[in-house]
Amino acid sequence: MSLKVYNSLSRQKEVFEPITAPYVGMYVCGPTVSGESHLGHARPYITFDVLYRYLGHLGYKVRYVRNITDAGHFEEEGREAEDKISQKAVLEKLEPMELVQKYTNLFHWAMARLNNIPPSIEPTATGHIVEQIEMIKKLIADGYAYEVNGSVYFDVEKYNTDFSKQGLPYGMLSGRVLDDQLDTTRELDNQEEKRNRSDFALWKKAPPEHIMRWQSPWGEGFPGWHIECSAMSSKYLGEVFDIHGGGMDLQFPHHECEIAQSTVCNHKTPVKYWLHNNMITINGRKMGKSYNNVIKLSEMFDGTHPLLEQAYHPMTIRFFILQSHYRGTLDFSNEALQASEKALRRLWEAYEWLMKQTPAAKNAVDPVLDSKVQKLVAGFDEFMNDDLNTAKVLANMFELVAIINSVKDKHIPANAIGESSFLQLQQQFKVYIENIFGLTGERQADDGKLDGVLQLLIDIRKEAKARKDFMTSDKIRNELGTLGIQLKDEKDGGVSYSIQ
RNA sequence: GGUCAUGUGGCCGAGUGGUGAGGCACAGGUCUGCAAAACCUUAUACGGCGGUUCGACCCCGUCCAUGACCUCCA
Repeated sequence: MSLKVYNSLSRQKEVFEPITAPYVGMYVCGPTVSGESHLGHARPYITFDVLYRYLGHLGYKVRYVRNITDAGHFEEEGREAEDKISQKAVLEKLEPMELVQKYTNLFHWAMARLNNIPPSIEPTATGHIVEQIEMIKKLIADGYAYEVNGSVYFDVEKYNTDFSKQGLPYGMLSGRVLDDQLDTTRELDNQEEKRNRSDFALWKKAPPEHIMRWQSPWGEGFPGWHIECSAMSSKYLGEVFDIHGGGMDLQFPHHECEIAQSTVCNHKTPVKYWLHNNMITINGRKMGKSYNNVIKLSEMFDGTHPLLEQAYHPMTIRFFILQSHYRGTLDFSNEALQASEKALRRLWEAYEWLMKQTPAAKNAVDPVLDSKVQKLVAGFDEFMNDDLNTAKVLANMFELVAIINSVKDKHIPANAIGESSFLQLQQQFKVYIENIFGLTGERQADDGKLDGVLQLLIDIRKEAKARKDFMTSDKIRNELGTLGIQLKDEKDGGVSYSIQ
């Protein structure tokens, strides 16, 4: 049984075979740190974090590279010759790098709360100006780029003509035909600098007011939109690497341009498997700056957004995303998030209980149930291998949760399940929930004082109940409930609690 | 306009040519001093219309609807 992933390039699921096993190179388009990350951004980083974890689980040695785009790009080509970052910097009276630092820090904070493992290398665009210039020089030398007035453009027409012969036409990833594109590109200012409308900027001359600028063979300027990813991915992962991930909205033109640049420089297509996650929608519409419908991650975490009925724990968001397949759209709503919150709690509580148990019998008393458990557990790997179907893995987990809770409540005798199945269940739950899905307990670890206080209240309530003083016992239960602490009377007479 | 997706029950969301994944909500039940939690059970479904097939939610055609990309965008 081997891992299969959907390759956007071939438009089908393919068996994943690293170029140089056991090493795997994975590049994921990172954030542009000119603003705060929103819910939509969480999806690729969680999706590819799970892939990263899973590849590690399978024994691969993965180098995970995710860039930080801190050299600004145009708001809109030609319309306003100002860098996103510099423009906002003026508004906020900040140094560009101060702004970049601020949003980079915020990004890292959000990633940590979502329990995403930091990438192996997190290169910045500003830290790789030299590499980008070198790459542009090579593109010019090879005849696929040209300079006009201090700016450099990529000659898409020539590229397409030459490389189509090798079966590498421009548009191969997104399924576009260049000839169809020409008519549909909008009329823009500054177009006269380009030979063709589909050409894209590699280097842009910096107008006087532009704060971020670097020396180059073509004068002072800053890198174009797509070159950083090509320069940095080839630097750290080689000319051809295994996986390139990112959001579907980057497929065209960003990833298409990356392919073109790298193909010219290295004479081969740079990526073996292109993986794209779909969008998070809100009322059926993509969450994005242009639609003015974004909910920032910090707002999600503390509930401060008009659309939010409450705060959502980062783990709820992670779980919410894992409940769908990464290639489908996922629609946000309070109802959906609240469902995820409850589901995650149920899963986690069953998991915590499970991990405290030991096998009750060497051989299963109920072979039918025992084999059902085995089958459900075996499904974890099977579904993950099928293009990371985390939704199906979770479905199996919930079927197991029902069994686990039944054992807990003694509806099912503990010895129904044999030792090997039981240990397998425990191990795989742990591996999947914690190591692969990266879920953590919602309850923040404290120094035990809160637990001590609660145990005291639980004892007092127990005593009250024993003497049928339900006024007192209910008061404790209800007041704690108001505080968001729920007491649960267990079948065995014990009492547990969960904190909302 | 071009290209490509999607349309599943109250909500979110998997999936397969042959008695309805899963989660949340809802209803009934068990348990409980009463609740909650947990467990059990039931219910509601595959955009419309054709076609292929013994049989289609799953294949084909068509229509409708929605969305994404074509411009910075996860």
